[in-house]
Amino acid sequence: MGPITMATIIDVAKRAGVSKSTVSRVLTNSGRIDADTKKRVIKAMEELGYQPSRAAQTLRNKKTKLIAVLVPRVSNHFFSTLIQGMEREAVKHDYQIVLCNTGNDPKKEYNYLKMLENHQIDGLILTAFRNPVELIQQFSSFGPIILVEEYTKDDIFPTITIDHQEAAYKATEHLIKLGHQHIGMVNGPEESIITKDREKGFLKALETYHIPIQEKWICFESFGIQQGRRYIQRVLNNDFYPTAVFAGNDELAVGVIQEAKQQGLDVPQDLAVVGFDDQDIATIIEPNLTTIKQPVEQLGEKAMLLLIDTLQGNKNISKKKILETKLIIRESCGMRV
Amino acid sequence: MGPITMATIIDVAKRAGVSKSTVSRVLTNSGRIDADTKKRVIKAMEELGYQPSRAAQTLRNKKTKLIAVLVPRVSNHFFSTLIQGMEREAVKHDYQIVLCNTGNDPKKEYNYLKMLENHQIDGLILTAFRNPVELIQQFSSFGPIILVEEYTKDDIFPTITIDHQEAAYKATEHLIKLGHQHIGMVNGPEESIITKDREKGFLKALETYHIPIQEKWICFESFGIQQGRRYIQRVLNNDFYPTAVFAGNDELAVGVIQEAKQQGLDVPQDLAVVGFDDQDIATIIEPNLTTIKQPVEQLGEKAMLLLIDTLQGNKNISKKKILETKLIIRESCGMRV
DNA sequence: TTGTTTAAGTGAAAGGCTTCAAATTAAATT
DNA sequence: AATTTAATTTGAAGCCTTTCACTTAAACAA
Repeated sequence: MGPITMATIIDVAKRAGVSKSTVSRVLTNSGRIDADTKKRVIKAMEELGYQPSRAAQTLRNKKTKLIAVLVPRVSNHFFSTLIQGMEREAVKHDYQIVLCNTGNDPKKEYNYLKMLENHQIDGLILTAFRNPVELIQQFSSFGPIILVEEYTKDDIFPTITIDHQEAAYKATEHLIKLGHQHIGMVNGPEESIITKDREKGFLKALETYHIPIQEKWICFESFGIQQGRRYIQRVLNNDFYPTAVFAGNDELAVGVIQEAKQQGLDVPQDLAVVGFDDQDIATIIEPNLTTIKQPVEQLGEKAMLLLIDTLQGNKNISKKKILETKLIIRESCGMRV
Repeated sequence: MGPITMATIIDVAKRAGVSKSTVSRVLTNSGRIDADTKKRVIKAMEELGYQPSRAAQTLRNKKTKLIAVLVPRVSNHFFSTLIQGMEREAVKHDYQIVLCNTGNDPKKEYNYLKMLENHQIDGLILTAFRNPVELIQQFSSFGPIILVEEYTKDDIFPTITIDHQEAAYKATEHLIKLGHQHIGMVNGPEESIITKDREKGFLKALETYHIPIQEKWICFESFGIQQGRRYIQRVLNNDFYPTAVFAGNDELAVGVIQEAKQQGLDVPQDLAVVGFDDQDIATIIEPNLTTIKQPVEQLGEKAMLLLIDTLQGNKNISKKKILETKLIIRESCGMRV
């Protein structure tokens, strides 16, 4: 049975026999305070179970200790894992995460930019964006905006990402070194810079090894199992089709494998497949998926740390950080582990 | 180039030629206001791009429009889907979600209860709890606490859930009707009331159909693929083992299937498996998993709605809501769709 | 003693909103 | 025209912190 209403700073001040300014100063660790006084104040706080009112602090400081995280789809394994990493880091520094599922709706995104302006959140982490870069940039005067996985030309925002191009190159090269000459790519949505990067890496590998490029086999789709199925259906419809496919993420890859198998092809015998992300499903699909592993939780953690560092004015922080990826070889390309 | 600082209620009042109380009244839609005045005020708001300061409102109203959602593990597909449903409903009513990944740590849970007391959040949704019910209950005087999926004896908290027992009964009955007489169950963690329910349903089905119960085949594990594998390893170690397994969730089921196959058993020929949840992986594992489908997003939505209704004082709300589950028959039990 | 310096602590204002009692204005009634 | 009644509007208080400019007390020097 605690008191029905929370103790305020005044209660603490009275109990400790000091003014509320003094209490505030111990709270914020600012100014000189007599050691004894400090002890007394802290004791009073404990006895009252005092917790400063976040609401009042927010009004005064214009800081909420809230960080918004925007993802296109929470239930997507990649994003939920990212979020998990962010949350872990955030709580370490006494921040909370406000979650937004944008569904790629520019308006929802915009609302959160407005929240930044309105001091409802201290900072923003984007994993994709659907508003013009210039517009988003305008809001960064109200608080830090950080990009994860995605990034922009000229590195306008601080970013944590991977080298998409290099990763795609690795994946494609793997297929080539296994002897494939006919390689297709089913990529993610066209709007995004990272899918373009992955395409670049793919094309670069083909060029490097003098493999002819078949435009027909290169498609943009949104990330999803169904989209992977559709892709391979379409491609198999011609009598000339690839012996290997690089998929923009694991879900696309799973779709490709499932549909290929259904059409009577043997994976990897008739069709080799590489994915991207290394989600759970990579080890559930048969054959197990060879794929690019991204350090997803780490991406989240680093992004959050970067944001918080920025918020706290730490100056020794780099604007862009590239984390390492790794090709995980399993069975979907015809090599046994 | 907007003004560098946000317009306040006073700016609006000046521009509309009224007092700030009047502006406030149109903002909150309270009290009688002359239609013309209202129009003028609204116009002024628009012209200034006015947005009320959440911080000030919070301080004044002791309402943050923030709802905390606690889950053991965000990256788990079940929870992230749940969250997605919640978010959708929350934004409809102008609420935001604050996310907490508890990792089953009672202390993290406790911190959020404290936040409720401190008016940092308006309400709380729990999907599991690790503090004593009595303790949690004490905090409900500070704001609504809602349970999803989980629930408590005597329905202490408003709850959205499914009939776990009935669902487990359905699943088990399905196995029995296919002719199985030797049925095991790998269940979720023992602490939870819902795993006990599922066990009850399982046992009831066995009883009803006069199937002998083999204690050895009934185990509690935490939800995970590895745990499923371990279970079936252990069970297969004896020379007398089940021909069918009911798994507490799809991940356990996938583990069971993978390990069984690896040990040379044919699924469903030698071992039939039913899962629980109907996650993505259910249609990726081979054979595709027969499982109980929970309306996960809906659980999230309804829970959020219940919470918000409570917050807004709507009185015609039921304390407990049971959503329907469905047995999805695929191939892991030996029936072709 | 008087004056100066340093340390410790305080009062008041500001931050932006909502609400209540009181005041003002308009409309209705006698 | 005077009085009631009803419809609008307003000023001020309060929500809880933080911070800045000051005051008080103590220590030291001249």
